[in-house]
Amino acid sequence: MESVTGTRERIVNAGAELLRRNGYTGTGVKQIVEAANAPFGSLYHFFPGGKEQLGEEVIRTSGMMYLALFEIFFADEPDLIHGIEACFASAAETLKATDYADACPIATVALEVASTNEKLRIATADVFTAWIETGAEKLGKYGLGPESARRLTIALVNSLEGAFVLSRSLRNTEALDVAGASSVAFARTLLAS
Amino acid sequence: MESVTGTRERIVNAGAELLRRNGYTGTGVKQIVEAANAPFGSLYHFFPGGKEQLGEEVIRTSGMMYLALFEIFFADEPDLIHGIEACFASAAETLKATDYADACPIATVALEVASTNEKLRIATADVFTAWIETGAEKLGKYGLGPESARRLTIALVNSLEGAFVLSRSLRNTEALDVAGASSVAFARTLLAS
DNA sequence: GTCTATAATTCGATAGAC
DNA sequence: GTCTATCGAATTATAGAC
Repeated sequence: MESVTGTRERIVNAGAELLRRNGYTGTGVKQIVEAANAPFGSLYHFFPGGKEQLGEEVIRTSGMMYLALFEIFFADEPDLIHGIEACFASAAETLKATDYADACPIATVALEVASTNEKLRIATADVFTAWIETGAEKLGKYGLGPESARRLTIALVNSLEGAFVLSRSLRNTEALDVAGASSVAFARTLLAS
Repeated sequence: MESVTGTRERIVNAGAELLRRNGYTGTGVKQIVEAANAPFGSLYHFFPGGKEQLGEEVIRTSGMMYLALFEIFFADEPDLIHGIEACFASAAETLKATDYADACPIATVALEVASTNEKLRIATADVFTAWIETGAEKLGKYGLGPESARRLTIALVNSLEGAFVLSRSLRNTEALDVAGASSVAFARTLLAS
């Protein structure tokens, strides 16, 4: 009932924002504690494993927060197509509102560590696995078989992640608009099969 | 007619491979010249602009090489659907053959620099623009209108880039398989409209 | 063009007083 | 738990001999 934001929490939050925008190797630990308004020593007090331990926690927590966002969109949505369209429209809005900075919280790090840091690679894999499994469970409510629901979920993540790459680079939301349309087309195909 | 690989070319090639796998901030210039078997001084002889200039050249050249790969798949392919399926199947094969290292040559860098380095961000944007415009021109031959051809091309890149993120992280090709299927579904939808 | 030495800075991480 | 000082190794980049 006190301390709205502890030092440890501020470090994780600042780390999440910096890793999302600048990547893992592109972000320094000193940069993180400064942004968190935390003393440097606190970083190694709360994270004895150093940058890697902080990185892993950032990946897992922000990955789960992003999943919660997805679940909200489909919580009370009776129509699958509307839910998909709302997801991509919301992603486009957020991206534009943050000057094309806030896309996927872990994609940049995921690509950076895929071939270089096995512990962090596994953290990103666990997040993506949770997205796919939880998403498939939710989308299974719309009259799709288990395998179709899983494949549709993967297709949604594919299109979203890829559109984030194009949209951030090109600084426009055309790719996200197309991603919504192509995802809807795949959903209709699966619903009709 | 001589010198199969000059020093400058070896530096660019080594830089391309390292940037693709480890990213821009994750790759050191010493690491590049060492991999290229080049003297350190040669780097700043051929690239007075240092790491950034080399990075820009790597982005542009490997981006164009990847585009050439795409063009080969559709050069003598009479069927659009077959061409799409071949693209994703080939990407999956390459990825698996390289232990999930060789995916998109510029995606990691594109995400890293999108919010941090405007010159390199523009280089990635130029590459993606070339992909979209050239792709749209090629796919326009299959009975699609200009706008549909452009949107299908963007959808293909979306799905491919996103599936690369998932496949490299999860170390399997399921996402690439789904990406092929969802892209085919979108192509059929556009062909039928 | 090649090569070496080194400058100048930043990196992640640690020690130890408080 | 906070804070500072600092270490050693890395980073990019430059100078200058050959």
